[in-house]
Amino acid sequence: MAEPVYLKIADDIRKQITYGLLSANDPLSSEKELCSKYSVSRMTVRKSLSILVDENLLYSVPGKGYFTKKINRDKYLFLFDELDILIGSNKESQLMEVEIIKPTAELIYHLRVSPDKRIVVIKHLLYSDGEIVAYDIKYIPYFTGIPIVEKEINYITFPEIIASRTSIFDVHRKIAISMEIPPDEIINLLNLSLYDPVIIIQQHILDQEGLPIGFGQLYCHYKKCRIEGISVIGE
Amino acid sequence: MAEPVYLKIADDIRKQITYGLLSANDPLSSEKELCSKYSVSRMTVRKSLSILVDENLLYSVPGKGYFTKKINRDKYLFLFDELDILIGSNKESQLMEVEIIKPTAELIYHLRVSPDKRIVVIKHLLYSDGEIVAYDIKYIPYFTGIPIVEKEINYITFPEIIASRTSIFDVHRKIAISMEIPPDEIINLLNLSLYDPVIIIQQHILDQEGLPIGFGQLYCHYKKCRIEGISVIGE
DNA sequence: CAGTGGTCTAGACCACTGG
DNA sequence: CAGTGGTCTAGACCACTGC
Repeated sequence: MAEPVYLKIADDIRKQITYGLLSANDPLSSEKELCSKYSVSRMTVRKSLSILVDENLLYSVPGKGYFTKKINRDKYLFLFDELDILIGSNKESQLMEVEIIKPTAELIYHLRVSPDKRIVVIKHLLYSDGEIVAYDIKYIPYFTGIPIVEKEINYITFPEIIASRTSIFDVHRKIAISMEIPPDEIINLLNLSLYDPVIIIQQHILDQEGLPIGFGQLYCHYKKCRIEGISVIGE
Repeated sequence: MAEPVYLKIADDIRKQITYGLLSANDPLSSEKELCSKYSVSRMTVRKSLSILVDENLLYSVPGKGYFTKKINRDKYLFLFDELDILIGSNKESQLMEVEIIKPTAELIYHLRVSPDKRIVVIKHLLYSDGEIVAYDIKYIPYFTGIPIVEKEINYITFPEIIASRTSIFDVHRKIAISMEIPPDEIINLLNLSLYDPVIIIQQHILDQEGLPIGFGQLYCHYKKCRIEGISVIGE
C-alpha cells in the first residue's frame, strides 16, 4: 500500500472532472454512495473530497451534496520582494531618510487620516550592481512606539513596522503594478531621461477591517525590473 | 455551539504562534496531549492542526511531532486576465492574424523546437474604449488537430488551445512582467512615441515535465495597464 | 419526511523517530 | 523500546435541503 486509499479515490474523482466526464456544477455522488463504491469508511471519502475542495475542483452545499466547479486558471502566484524583482546582482537596500510630515491630499485619501495627523515617511534607495535602480517610499500614520530612529528602521520590513502595534496575521496587503512618468525628484534620483516612465509598485497595508494602516510606493527604473510568477488553479 | 470546537482550538493555537509564545521551529504539544488539554478526540485535534498546516503556520514530521514555521508574507496572488489588466471600460480582444511560420532563433530557444518544425502564430489586438492599447502574440508548435481557422481561434483561450492535446491540469504556466522599448512594428500598432517602452507580459506554457508547449507575449501601452494582487501567507 | 453534508467520538494498526 | 504522526473504521448527533 504505497499510496493511501484517500489519494487514490481523490485521483479517480479528479480524473472524472479533468477528462470531462463531469462538467461545471454537475452534482457528485453522495458521500454514502462513494463509501459503498470504494468500500471505505465515510472519513476516508471525506478526506478525498476535502483534497479536491482544496484544489478548487469541488464545492459542497450542506444538505445537498458536492458539485464540480467551473475552473479558471488565470491566477498567478507571485513571490514579491523589493530586491528580488530587480534585475542584476549585488542588490542592496539603503535607508535614505526618515521624516515626519503633515499628510498631503494624496496621503489623506490613501491613509484615510485627518489633515492634522502626523505621518512617518521612510525612504530607501535600492541598488543593483552599484547603480541606483529604484526608490522606495513608505508612509505610516505616526503612533507612539513606532521606530523613527534610522538605525532601527534599516533592518526591519514594512509589515514588521506596522505589526509592532497589531498582530502580523491581522495585516492584509494589496499590491498594484503600473507605469507612469514620475515626478522630477525621481527622474533625477534614478538618472532617467525626461519622458522615461517608471514601474510603480503600490502597496496598501490594511488591518482586519480593511482600514489602511500603511501605504508605500516603489519606483523602479523600467529596464531594471522583472516580476515573475507561476500559475495556480483558481475558482 | 456557534463555532465548531476544531476552529476554537485552531484559533487558540494560532494565537500562541501569532503572539510569539511559540517561535519558528518550536515543537508543539503532541496530538495526544492536545486531546487531553482540550478534552476532545484525536480527530478533532487533527482537524485543527490540519487547518494551521494549510495556513502555513505549522508543519509536521512523522514520528516526531508538529513544529511552527518561519513565516514569509511576501507572496501575492494575482488575478491575471488579458483584458482585466487593461485600464478603461469597453475592453475587447480581436483576432488579427493566424499564420504558420518557421521558428526564429528566439522561438527555437523558448519552445525548444528544431528549426524545421512549423510554428502557429496567433495575433490579437486588445482594445479599450475604442483604442488599440495592447498587442498579443502567441506561438504554438504545430500539431495535427490544432485549430488554425480564424473563426475557431477567436473564442478559445491560450490554455484551451494547448489543452486540446493534453489535459488542462497537466499544463503549467510561468509568467514574467517587464518593460522594454518595443520593435518598430509594435510602436506603430500601439501608436507609441519613438522611445516609449511597453509593458511586456511573457507567458510560458509548460507540460508536466516542464517542457515548453507554448509561448506568448503581450505588449501593452504603459499608460493602459495595471496589475493588482493581494497578499497571501507563504512559507 | 428521508437524505445530505458538518461535526465528533473512541477505538485500531501502521511506519517512523528517538533513546 | 515507547512515543509520534498517518491512515482508517464504524458508529453518533446535528443543521440543513427538497419534497
